[in-house]
Amino acid sequence: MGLKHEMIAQDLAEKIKHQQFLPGDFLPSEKQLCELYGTSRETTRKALNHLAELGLIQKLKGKGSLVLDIQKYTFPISGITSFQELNDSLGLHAQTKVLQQKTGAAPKYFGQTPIEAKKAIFIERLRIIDQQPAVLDQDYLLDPPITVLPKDVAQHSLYAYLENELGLEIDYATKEITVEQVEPAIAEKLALKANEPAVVVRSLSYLADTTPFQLTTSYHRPDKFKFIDFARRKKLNH
Amino acid sequence: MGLKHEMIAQDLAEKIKHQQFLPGDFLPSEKQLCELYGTSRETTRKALNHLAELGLIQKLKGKGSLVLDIQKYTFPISGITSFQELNDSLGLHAQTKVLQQKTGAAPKYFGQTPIEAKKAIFIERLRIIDQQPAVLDQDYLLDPPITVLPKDVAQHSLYAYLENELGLEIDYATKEITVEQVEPAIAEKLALKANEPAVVVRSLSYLADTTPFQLTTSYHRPDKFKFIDFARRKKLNH
DNA sequence: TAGTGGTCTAGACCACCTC
DNA sequence: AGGTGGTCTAGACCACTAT
Repeated sequence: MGLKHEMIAQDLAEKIKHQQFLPGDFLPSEKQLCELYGTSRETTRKALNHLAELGLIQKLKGKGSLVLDIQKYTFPISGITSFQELNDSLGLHAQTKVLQQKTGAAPKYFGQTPIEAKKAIFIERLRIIDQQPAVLDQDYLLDPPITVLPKDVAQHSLYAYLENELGLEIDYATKEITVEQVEPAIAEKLALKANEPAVVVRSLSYLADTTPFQLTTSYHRPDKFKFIDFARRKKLNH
Repeated sequence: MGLKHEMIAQDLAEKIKHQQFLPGDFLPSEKQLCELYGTSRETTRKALNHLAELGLIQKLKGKGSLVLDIQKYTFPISGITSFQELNDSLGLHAQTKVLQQKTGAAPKYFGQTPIEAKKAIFIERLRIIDQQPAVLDQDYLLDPPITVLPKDVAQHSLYAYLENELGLEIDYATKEITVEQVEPAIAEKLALKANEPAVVVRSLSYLADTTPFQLTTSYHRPDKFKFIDFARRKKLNH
């Protein structure tokens, strides 16, 4: 299943990451890229628009596609990204300690959203960076659609297992970030000082068919927390 | 300048917001929408894809475009949105108190990014919600491209002025969220308790021609801070 | 089988930038 | 004037979902 516009986007992204196109350079023109890849203009443009959304390039009318300089900080952080992916791409050499994995009842609500699945697999994982606890992740993997989870998956990449082994199409998530006092058990696991709050990220993730499949609460040590985002202005006013 | 795909997107977004299409409904098929708006398929699809990016609909192969239920929480918050826009669309009836407005030197760096503009207009604004200080915004509006700022603009909507009066095209931003101890002067303005940290959002915003124009540091009271995001999974792996 | 969305094409016209 | 990206069209073929 090789979509042309995705292959072009990946190829150009590779070349940008590997410095074959430097920040400040212009990519070849759309016409040239069409000839290079043997594709029509709309297909080539779809690839370029994808790169623009990610913040890798900026398209300038009448001039060309300019390579931006922000990927090093921004690249994989916004959007839906797993801890493992982040760890890999930022070279954090972090460590994951699985504290619990068990099956049980699913939460009935996530904020105001009612959850239909009755069962769930609960995982609790502590992320350790530089010998210091940094993040405590509590995940409910909803059943359906996830019925079993091999023991070692939680230790490594959950998303790789869901996408590659189970063939699930992870598509979108709603996320909420707040700062809160947390219960003593959690504070202890994160080695928080007395009354020190944690950054709490709650997210509900969906498959392409709109089934919710994962409900996550991440507790971050405030001194280790950093959220980086690249955002384009989305106007939809009237 | 009425782009067809934008007009279709706005029209459909209106109808979703005004409950003419309910969550769980399918929009008319692409073919029907083409006939309805008198446009080609690709143009209609561009509008639908825009709505999908915003999280208003989810496209399902072989079925149709499903109206999602998340806009009420998520709608205008992620991306680049001004406080005034948020205030309006969430009905926060917040209050803005302009503490300072003066011209001076621009900061030389924003994180690792060097700033070329030498001059800047500095604005300090306190956002008050329910009689309580909630956010302290410090903005540097870079000169160039912004040379003057009428007195009352800071009190109302800066973005409306930049986009509508100056005709600037606000396009993208990099944003960084951390939790930090802040200097006493700032802690006092936010009425923070002793040693209570603030949520600090630093952002650098750019025009469509890649000129940086605004450098903002927002200090949030942690108990008032909430960041809501709708994110689609962006894969660009190899 | 009929309807749906997903991808792709080969053209057209326009607005913008540069020379 | 010539090159660039932005928009739009009218088709085509495919894969998926229903019945």
